[in-house]
Amino acid sequence: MAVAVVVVIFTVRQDRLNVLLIERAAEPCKGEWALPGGLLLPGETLDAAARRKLEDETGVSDVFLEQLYTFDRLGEGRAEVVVSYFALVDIGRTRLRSESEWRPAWHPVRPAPPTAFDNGRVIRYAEERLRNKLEYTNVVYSLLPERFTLTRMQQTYEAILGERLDKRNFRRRVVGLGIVRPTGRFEKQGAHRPAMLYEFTSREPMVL
Amino acid sequence: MAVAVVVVIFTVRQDRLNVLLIERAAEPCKGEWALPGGLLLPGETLDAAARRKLEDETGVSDVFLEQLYTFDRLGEGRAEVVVSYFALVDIGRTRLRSESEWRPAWHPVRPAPPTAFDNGRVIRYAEERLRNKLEYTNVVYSLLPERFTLTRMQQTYEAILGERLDKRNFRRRVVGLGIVRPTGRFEKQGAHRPAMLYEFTSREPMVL
DNA sequence: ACAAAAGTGTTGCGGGTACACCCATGC
DNA sequence: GCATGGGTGTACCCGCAACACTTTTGT
Repeated sequence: MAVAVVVVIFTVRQDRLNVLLIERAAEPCKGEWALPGGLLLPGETLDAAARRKLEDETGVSDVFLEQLYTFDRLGEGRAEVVVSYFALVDIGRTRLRSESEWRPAWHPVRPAPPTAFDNGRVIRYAEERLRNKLEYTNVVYSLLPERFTLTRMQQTYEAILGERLDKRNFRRRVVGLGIVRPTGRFEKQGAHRPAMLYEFTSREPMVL
Repeated sequence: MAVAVVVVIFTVRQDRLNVLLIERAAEPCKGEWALPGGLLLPGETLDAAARRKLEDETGVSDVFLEQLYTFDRLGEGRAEVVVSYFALVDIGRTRLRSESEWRPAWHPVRPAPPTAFDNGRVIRYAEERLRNKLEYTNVVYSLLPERFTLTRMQQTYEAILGERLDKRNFRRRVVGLGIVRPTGRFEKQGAHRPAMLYEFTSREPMVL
């Protein structure tokens, strides 16, 4: 009974939620897009295997990463049990190994890209969990740089939720409830008007 | 790499949240209390294995049962990966096989009973999930008989949440929002005053 | 008659949503 | 001077929490 992990790595790029897929270099399903994943190394824990996969593909490791669900009979894969994880990364910190043989690349989640095995199911599940977590945690910290404008933070929310939010209500929520605080510094480059930069009061996952 | 399932089976008994434990008949940890579980049968899915374990121990199968979390390195068990599930049963419908060699029995969750492997961790996690689910789903349907008094339903909530609730606010919530409806029948036996019997508008898991 | 549990309404507060205008800067 | 995006305050609504007394029945 073989156990594998797969990681759903999300980022927000150009106001769209994106997921990292690789092009399979080996059979089965050679040439098709799939989630990064694989079997555990000898003695490796599930969390460690997920972190390793994440770092292999993106170069980052200090981000939000959480176990999602355990599937069996996922497509025609070799593993009989697949433990899925999901991660959130700031695209500005990632360095994809695009020259590697499996060509990792970002794909917009909508419309859903064609994927091998039953990876679409895993992605949909992860997306739903992400939307829920947005509402009652600070996980979005993991999708943004250390300092950011509130507009950018709002765009991140809008990209994930798929709906527009009211600027003033959004500000009140996130600053009023102490999720982020102003740094006193301003964004200068190319902005029509300098915008206040904010930071999270905590860069650890927490429930609000 | 062996995969096992374990099932955290909860019920409410005498105003206390209880969990079903078995006494291990074989090494390792012979004689200690542990969650029911075991390896998958050949070709069996995870969900099917969990349902089978649940039915073996309690005799019921049409109840709330959901995957919880996947652990590795749980205690000194044989399996390297343990997929946990949790279930909610009405104690009135269960028939424990108490004469079997592993003597299944109900144990109050607080104070936490001593358990083999790291089963205490699994139970705590399941309890937390249950408390959360109570607030935004109708899962409690699975802990009650078909018809019940609102007082009994409220006691079930109080047993799980560990705090007392206001009678009038509770009624408004559950009847006002259409989670349960009055049947028109009354509880007659031994009651100080006949009480209206209610039923769930749906006996399927749903988010409110 | 008394103990035990069922049943029933109102008020206040807080969080969430809807909504429109002015200002500073870059071009 | 104009287009772009940043920043700000108020009013309403609804869900939630707090709160006390009367009624029926069994003993």
